[in-house]
Amino acid sequence: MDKVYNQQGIEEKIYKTWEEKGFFSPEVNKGKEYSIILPPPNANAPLHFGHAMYVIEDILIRFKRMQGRRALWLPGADHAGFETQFVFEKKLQQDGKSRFDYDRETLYKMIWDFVQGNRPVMEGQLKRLGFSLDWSNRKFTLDDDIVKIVYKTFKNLYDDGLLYRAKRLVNYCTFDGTSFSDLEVIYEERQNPLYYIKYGPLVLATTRPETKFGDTAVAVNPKDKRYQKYIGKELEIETVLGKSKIKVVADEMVDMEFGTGVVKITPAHDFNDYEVSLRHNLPMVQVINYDGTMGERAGKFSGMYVRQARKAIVEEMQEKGLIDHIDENYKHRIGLCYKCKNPIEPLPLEQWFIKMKPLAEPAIKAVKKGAIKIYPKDMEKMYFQFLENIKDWNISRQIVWGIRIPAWQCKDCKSWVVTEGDAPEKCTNCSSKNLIQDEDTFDTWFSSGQWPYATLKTTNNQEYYPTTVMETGYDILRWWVARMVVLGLYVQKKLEVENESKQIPFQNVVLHGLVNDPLGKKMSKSKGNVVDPLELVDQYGADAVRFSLVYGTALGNDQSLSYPKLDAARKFTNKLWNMARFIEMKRKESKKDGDLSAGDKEVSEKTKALAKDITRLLNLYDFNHAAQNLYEYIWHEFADKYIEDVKQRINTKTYTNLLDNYLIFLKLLHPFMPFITEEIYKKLWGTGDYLIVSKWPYEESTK
RNA sequence: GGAGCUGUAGCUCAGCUGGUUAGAGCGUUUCAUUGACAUUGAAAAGGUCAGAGGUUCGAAUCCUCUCAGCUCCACCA
Repeated sequence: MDKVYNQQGIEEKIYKTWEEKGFFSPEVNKGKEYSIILPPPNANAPLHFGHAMYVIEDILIRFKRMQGRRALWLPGADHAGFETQFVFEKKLQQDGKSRFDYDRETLYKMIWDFVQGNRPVMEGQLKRLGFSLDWSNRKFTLDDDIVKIVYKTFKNLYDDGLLYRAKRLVNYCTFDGTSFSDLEVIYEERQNPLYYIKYGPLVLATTRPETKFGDTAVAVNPKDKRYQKYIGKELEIETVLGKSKIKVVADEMVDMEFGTGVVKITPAHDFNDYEVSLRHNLPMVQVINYDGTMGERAGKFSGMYVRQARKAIVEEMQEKGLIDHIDENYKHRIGLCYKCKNPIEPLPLEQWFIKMKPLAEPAIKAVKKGAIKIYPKDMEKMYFQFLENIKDWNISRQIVWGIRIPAWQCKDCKSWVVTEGDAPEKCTNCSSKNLIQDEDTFDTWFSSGQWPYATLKTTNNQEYYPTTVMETGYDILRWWVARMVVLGLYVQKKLEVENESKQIPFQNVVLHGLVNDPLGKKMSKSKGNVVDPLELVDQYGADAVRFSLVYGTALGNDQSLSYPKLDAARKFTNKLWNMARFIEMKRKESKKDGDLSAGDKEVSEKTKALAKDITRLLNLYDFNHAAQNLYEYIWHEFADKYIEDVKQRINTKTYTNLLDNYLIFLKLLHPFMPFITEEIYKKLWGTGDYLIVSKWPYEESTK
């Protein structure tokens, strides 16, 4: 054996061998099914550090594979709708182009090619990390057969009355030109002037004077003594566009303490106002266009962007004495686009919505009853909080990169025809052939929310459903995990699956924490503190990177990238290597006769106990302790004590004992550090067998 | 406004259902070393377990409050 273990080149060679031998196929075993579906990374970019945490899944798969289970780990990629289009548009921008320079088909094709170029990069990274994924079963969210299933679900929801199209206020980004779900809006505190403007005899406070052209009422609190006499009356008011009339309504929503206790109601541009308008039957008047400019109703201000218009209107109002005063120190939180950070404009738009309440209930129950278990258990709260307060889900996106919604509107009678993907020949209502397909695509989570059954079905692996473990970062518990449960339960029930244990998409949810930069700050491209996982793999070896990620971090807790920990892990590989070298060196002496002593028997007992312990911990998803106990035992028990002890008394029996024990923990360590353990196994035993498919050294009592 | 998380050695963190001298890695100090391994070995220093109170025979671990940092949810013009 070489004096030092140099992982460069070796790791990739070993991976290739494993792959060629077909060891990643679940069929290497005959045992009971065990399955994990890899959360499909976005196909638009190389992996980021969080993806390296999927090492947890590889540990589980390798562990179960060694236990003889038919362990399927299915890889895939997500088209990541808006995310990808956003990245691509950034690229276009750099070339001085925009998405509007291309027609739908061309743009789609361009993004498709872009994604296809990225995909092998991403997959190569997963391989470098040693992930034993079954590449023969890889899927993409835009594969035809997956899309077909997504269509079918959409159609089913529609037929079941769980899907509706409505013109409602949606979160709209006028910069990206699409609407979003509630999850995609972030809030930030901003200091903006609060204008106290005169409405006839009343004064009201607003941060958005430019929306006044869309006011259809003024509201006060029904209990407010100051304004009783105005309730129900119509006021004549002076505006920058001349005289106007406005109704006064009473609504509980109004806070008497805020401002003057009077609120203007702009149903088309404010979520609360929209709610008020429903209660009072107020009309909705849109004054802001989808491109962020003021509409015709704004008179001479039309065509201006919202911010310009606000400034111009305020100036004019001041000239006309329509502003009482301005509070310049007002702080409030405003909704921003999570991607471009520009203000979200609430706008009325016709969209497809899923009624979530009836769908969320079974999903809540599944976890409450324990059919689905969440690790760590505390995270259940986040899951319940989301589903218990859920609102209807807007699944339409005004982008081209995604699955186009299979809905056609009749131009004659305006009714909608929903299909499983094929264009309908005629309108089901009036038989007109004048049909036009919805331009929108699905929210990417609508398709990824169907990932478990869609992938297993299309790869003909249904016997693996429900999957054993869904492992992912806790940050997408709501976005993805909850929606997979919701849609999974719905679809299985639709297929009339009776057995409740077969309706759930997965049995266990395992959630890992985020990996932050060495200073504990979130890694992000804009901060420029992202670390490429492959850089570290090159530097420390995949084994060390893997080990450092699970060692010293409790499941679900965030961690900071730690170079000392990486160093420690690499030193550990070195230790293992040298232990192997020692054993190889002592082979000559192993021909001597002799007996075992108490120390030999003791170490065997301890190794056995370790095997049992590691098995137990892995079944509990306690990777941290499994890693720690292995490290402790191998280094500070076995190497420091036993090897020192046995050094002087090598004989046939003690040598065998040494070798046997070493092999046991080499196997136990294999899921964590697959490469070096495989390499040592080859060097020391050289049987032509492979550790990856060797038998796990502890037999669990069968339940 | 609601909910949650974190606060343990200089640094990064473990500490499972409360139980003998509170642990690891890195760092620091001392010693060893041509012998599997200096990517080493032996040893040492270093903690009022954020603070206060309570439950208990016994609490870092359970309860209450305070302080500090962070996150999520709802979004009041």
